Amino acid sequence: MFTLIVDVSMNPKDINDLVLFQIEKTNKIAKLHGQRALEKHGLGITVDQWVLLKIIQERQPLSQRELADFSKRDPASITRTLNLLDKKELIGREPIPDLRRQYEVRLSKAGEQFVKENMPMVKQLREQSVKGFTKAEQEMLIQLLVRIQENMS
Amino acid sequence: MFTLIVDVSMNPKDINDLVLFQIEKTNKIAKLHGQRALEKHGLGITVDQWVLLKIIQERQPLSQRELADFSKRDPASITRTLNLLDKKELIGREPIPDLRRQYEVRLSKAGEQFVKENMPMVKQLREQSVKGFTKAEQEMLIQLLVRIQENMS
DNA sequence: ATTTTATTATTGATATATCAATAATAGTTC
DNA sequence: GAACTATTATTGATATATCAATAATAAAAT
Repeated sequence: MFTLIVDVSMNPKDINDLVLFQIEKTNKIAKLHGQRALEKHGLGITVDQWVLLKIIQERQPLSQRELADFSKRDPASITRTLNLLDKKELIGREPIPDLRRQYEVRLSKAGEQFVKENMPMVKQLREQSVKGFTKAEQEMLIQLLVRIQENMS
Repeated sequence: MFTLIVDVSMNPKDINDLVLFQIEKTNKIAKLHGQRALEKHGLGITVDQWVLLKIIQERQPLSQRELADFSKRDPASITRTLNLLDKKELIGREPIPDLRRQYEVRLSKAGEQFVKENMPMVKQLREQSVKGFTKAEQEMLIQLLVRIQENMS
């Protein structure tokens, strides 16, 4: 009788076994898939732009700083994306009377309409992403992700 | 006695409750944290560049096409990142005798040395990301992610 | 064997990402 | 209240991302 001892705690030989690699891979696949859907339905915006619109819809009015913190994006990047959404007249930036350093960002009428109109299709996309998941599995996944976020903060 | 009926299957009011949003957020936090660490240790490359080096190390020699497929990145993006790694003399592209359409990508001597030298620090980063996770939790997380990938493919 | 189709790598255009620097403004401190 | 410090939004520089178009080459079809 022989016993073969294998140390399974060693470095994975395959980068595929790494949590962070799979997170990035999943993110890429999902984003690409989402982008395809937006194009197919002729929304004329990117996934990142949609996410920003949705955050604004849920939390307006808010400053660009808040938008950056909430979405974990760089303020510089927010500025540029808002410029694009502004050009498409989906959002507006209004000056705040006693706080001239920042703006109140809001959806325009057209922006509200746009989000409402396209929400069902986006909802369907989301549902497809977790097809076959139980409610418990979805919650578990989010919890595990949040724990990683905490570990890296 | 009253019974309050709440439909919890409705649209989440908060984008934070969405799996895809948390995946993206986790990815951003992890990438930023990793980038900070690379800078702190003076590696002089980005996280994406490191990931590419690591894939090459594990699977060399391989073509740019394979690199793109494996990392889920666009071939155009691979070309540009390899150009940077080439300039730093960490990788090389050798012509293949009977297949003049593609190259064999490999680490250079310096590239091998570079990866070996910095692996411990990167390994520590990875471990930090899943600190407090059981082995089962890590595997569960990866499985859930892979299922999302399949749903979106 | 020649034509047609497909694949690989590259480049240009544009969106996004980060960092660093700047301008305007707000808050703090003395 | 004047000087110093911190915050917000912006811009420039560079890395990365995608798509579309191209050139070179390989594979398939006739």
